[in-house]
Amino acid sequence: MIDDGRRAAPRPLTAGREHVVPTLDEVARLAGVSRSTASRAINRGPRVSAATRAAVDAAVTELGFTPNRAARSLVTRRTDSIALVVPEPDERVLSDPFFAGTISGLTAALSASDLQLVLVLARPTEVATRTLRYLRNGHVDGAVVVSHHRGDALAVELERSGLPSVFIGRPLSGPRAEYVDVDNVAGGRLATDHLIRSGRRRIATVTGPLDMSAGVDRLRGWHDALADAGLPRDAVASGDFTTRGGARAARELLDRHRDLDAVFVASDLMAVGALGVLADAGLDVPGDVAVVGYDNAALAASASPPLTTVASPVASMARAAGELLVSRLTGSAPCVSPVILSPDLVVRASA
Amino acid sequence: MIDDGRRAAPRPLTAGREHVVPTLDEVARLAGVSRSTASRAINRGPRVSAATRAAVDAAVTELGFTPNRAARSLVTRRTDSIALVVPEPDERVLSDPFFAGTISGLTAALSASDLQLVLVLARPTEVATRTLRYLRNGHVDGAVVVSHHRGDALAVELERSGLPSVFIGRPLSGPRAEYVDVDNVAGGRLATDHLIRSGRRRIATVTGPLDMSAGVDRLRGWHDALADAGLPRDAVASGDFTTRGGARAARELLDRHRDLDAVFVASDLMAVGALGVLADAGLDVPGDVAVVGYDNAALAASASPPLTTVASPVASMARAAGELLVSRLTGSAPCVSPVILSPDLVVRASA
DNA sequence: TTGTACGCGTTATCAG
DNA sequence: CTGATAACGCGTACAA
Repeated sequence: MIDDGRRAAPRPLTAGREHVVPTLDEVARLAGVSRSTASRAINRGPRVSAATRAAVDAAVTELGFTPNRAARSLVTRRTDSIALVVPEPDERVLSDPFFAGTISGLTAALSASDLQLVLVLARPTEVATRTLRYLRNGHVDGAVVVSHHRGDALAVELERSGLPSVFIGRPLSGPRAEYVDVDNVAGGRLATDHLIRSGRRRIATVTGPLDMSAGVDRLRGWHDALADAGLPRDAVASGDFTTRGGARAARELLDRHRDLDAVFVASDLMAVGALGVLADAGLDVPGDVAVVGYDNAALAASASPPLTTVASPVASMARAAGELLVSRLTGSAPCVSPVILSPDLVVRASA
Repeated sequence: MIDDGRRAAPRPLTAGREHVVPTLDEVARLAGVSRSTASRAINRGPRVSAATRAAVDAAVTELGFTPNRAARSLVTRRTDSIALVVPEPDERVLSDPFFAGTISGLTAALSASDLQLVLVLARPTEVATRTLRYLRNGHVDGAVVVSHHRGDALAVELERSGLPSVFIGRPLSGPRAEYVDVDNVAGGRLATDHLIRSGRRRIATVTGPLDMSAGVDRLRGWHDALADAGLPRDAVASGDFTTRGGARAARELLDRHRDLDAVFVASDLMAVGALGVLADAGLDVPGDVAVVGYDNAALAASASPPLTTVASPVASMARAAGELLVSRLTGSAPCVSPVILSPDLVVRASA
């Protein structure tokens, strides 16, 4: 999918295409002006009379003219498109509710400017080569990166390349990267404090992947809350944001800590896995063990029991990322990075 | 003034960008050949000696050269990118499990050829104007359209424009459009037959939107199965693929048909809504009323009770759509449309 | 305010 | 098999 500079022999792609796209020359001729004047009128250039502009506008709509992006890009050295980079093509990421919100928010931010969104799903093995080359070589004007892991070269390399880019979720590598994030430490605290306030004393956690900031930050929130309350913080099992991983971690916790009365699980998908394990073990939720998830995914509400969870303003985050990038691209507003938003607790039956 | 052949960019968008992207001329010079020869070598043209090709290859890798897409596009009149068109930007569609599978499958189909995927989310009001214009004016080489409704101008207009396009899900308008689909009639039948076989006799249905083929086809499958069994087919309520809509439809059914002992709900999201209503009405699932959903979404497994549902091979469908489009674009294999795949029943506790 | 002329990086045509 | 050279459609100094 990413251009590596090798292609098959040329092929007659436009065969059968009847509709001839109008060119700027035709617009100019119809409007009775020169091509450069038409260009200026269309691009809202400064020195053009109202009458001329009107004539050009009329010609544009009559012909249904749209500037040829390739030609424009060739001279402006811009592509008018940005990449949404997802360093893992697994269905897992795509079906994550997080992803939907991201696209939705990003689209919203982009709809004002007319930037196109190019989806770049990269297999981890290719990130270092194809993906980075693609991003560096002027195919896009900027990039938004989600789901970044510590090992990924992306943050560091993008920073070096100078390509305007914004991360969704603080990257653990690439110290000067711009990013927007939700305060995951606060989120972990929110969940854990809720458990403490409802009288739980033996509170475990299932973490996310610890090579992602979302993983370490939520863990830290849990840790800090327990430390402040003077409660034990040794019941930790690590997961990977999948249902199966959550189940495995929950089993591990049950084996090692018979007495636990609550679990903070760092994602709803994992929490659902944990609920299954608890049910199998004959434990009642929330009677015996309270459970709090994270993400406020659709399945949180329909889980049994319905899952108390932490909601992140995902779409707002993506929108902020998009706006940040656009502002960097147009050099307009001096948006500052990082942008940090706040999570919310959604209380349901499970805790 | 002396022209050194390389001028500063008009707008300083690339400011701070240290890495200058290499051009074909530089590759040619380094390889000691002319630009045309280098081009041929890179594009695997027919008349080029092995030695030359090797030299060019070496130069390419040394410089990290990638063809400038804009320049190439300008002359080939191709963009090497295709659009995934989603005529409703609602988070609803994006968070639908359907969408994740679509992207994933499409990416898989495209990864062989090096086509870029451009995401085009269109507000319904803009489809007729912005979106169509964008698609028609050569910004992309082809389009894959999902979630098409009867009223949308897309199918008809794309057909007229001659832009190679493939629909995922049979469009109700645009009779000659190419598409891939899952056999939704068979799916509706599968679900309903299962209910009949397990002894249910008063089987209602909650339909999807009836301006989409998925809606009407699943309804028809339900209808046909009941007709074959000589059972009544008057308990129909229409939904819109949302949880809330499913709940509303379920209430309507309960009001009108006190005696129903089963419901085929045309999507899992709606089925979850229906489950809530049934529980509120004090009805046991599957004791009093059996429920079958559709989609095999993640929340189907975690619903209570776990939802029996119909699984569509969504990713395979998207992959087929991608391959169909690619074959059209390259003029290679004579893939035939429509491609119709088969659904599967996933039996769980709810029926 | 408008028009002229040139260059952006690549592929395609046509001689050698 | 290779190398000049002419497009491709557009934006913009510069001259008028």
